[in-house]
Amino acid sequence: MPIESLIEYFNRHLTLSDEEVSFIEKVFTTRQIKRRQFILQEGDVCKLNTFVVEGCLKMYYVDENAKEHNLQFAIEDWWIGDIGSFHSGEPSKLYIEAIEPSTILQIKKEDQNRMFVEFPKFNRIFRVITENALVSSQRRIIQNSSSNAEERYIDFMKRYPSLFNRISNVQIASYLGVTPEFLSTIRKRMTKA
Amino acid sequence: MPIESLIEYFNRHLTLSDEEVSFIEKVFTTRQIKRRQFILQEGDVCKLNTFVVEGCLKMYYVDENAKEHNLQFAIEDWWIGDIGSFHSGEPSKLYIEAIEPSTILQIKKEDQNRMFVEFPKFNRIFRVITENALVSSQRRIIQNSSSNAEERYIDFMKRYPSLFNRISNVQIASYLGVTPEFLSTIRKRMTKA
DNA sequence: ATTCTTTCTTAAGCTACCTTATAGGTAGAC
DNA sequence: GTCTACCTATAAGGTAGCTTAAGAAAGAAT
Repeated sequence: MPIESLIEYFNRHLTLSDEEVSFIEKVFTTRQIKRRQFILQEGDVCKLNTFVVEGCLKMYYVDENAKEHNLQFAIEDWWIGDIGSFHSGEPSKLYIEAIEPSTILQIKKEDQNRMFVEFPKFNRIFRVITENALVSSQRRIIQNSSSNAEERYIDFMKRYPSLFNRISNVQIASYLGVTPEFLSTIRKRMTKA
Repeated sequence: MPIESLIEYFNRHLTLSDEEVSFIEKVFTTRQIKRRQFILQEGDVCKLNTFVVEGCLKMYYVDENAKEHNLQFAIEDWWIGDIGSFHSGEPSKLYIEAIEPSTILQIKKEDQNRMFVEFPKFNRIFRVITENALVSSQRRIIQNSSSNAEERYIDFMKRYPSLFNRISNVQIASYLGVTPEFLSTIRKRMTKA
């Protein structure tokens, strides 16, 4: 059962009571997502928070020249969603799309709020998850401004080996902020050196 | 009294009991910081979370070429600190330095943890603060990869007018990820157009 | 007031990365 | 199993932003 992955995930952070387990089983919905299927599109309000049980998704921005800029990937045990839109209720500027057939669990905003009120310990977990995401995001800002594309590529490889072996170079290039062509020349240079 | 700024700040988010107010008065320490004084240096562990009552500070990374990259500014009612180091206990790679004479309030990690345990409602506030910081950080990643320097400069001006009128172009350039010289040529181009 | 420091500007030459185009290889979909 | 869409590679020419250097202007310190 997909929901068991989430229970295990929470149990790694804290101990859940039976009551909490049954609450979670009640409010999270399982969905099967096909490759290339969207779970969020620009203009939609993000009303669901998503936990990945199996598969891989990407969240990205499309600029005025129709170019995609990957903001985040999510594989097993990762959370994904446009938090800004989720909280403000404003339309999102982001897309979330499966790059592999995926199994996900989703919770509605109202249920998540109920969860925080009825079981306050979840505030702590989600505060920590958000803090970790913020740390990664800040590290990426620093790196984008202080490293060149090759250094960023090498760092991505080391930091996310499981992603690196799983997704295409086109996706990695979009995450690193370079064109796929340029990533290809970087890779060529690296094999020579 | 500086602490009153913080009480007011919290009261804007929720209602504090007398007990909570006296806890806050007990665990936060007021400090006066001079221009150019550091409250965190690379290699130190960040053991304090900081609230700015008055003044302006910057948090930045120094790369291997000794160049500074501003990650964040903080003026009145903003929080600043290296959350990564604060939570992991690992040495920070960042500096936090006052760019104006400042009055700050600081809380120790142990006291903040006690605060979360004894008064769970603070988990919620800090979760929301962190979520907002994450949203800004993500927006900045997207912008850095999809806008040029002039667009980023214009956006900074619009988004943070109070900062823009207060800090030097050198600091803004370091935040935008360009050299001060190049920011100067951008500004010149803008007056012509 | 004067010196010292920092900020802002200008300009010439340089580099990292982009654009466009072309082509072969690989994998999903029916 | 074949077809089609996507992915990767390569190369030539172009541009945004960097480096270095040097001077003017504006603050800060004595």
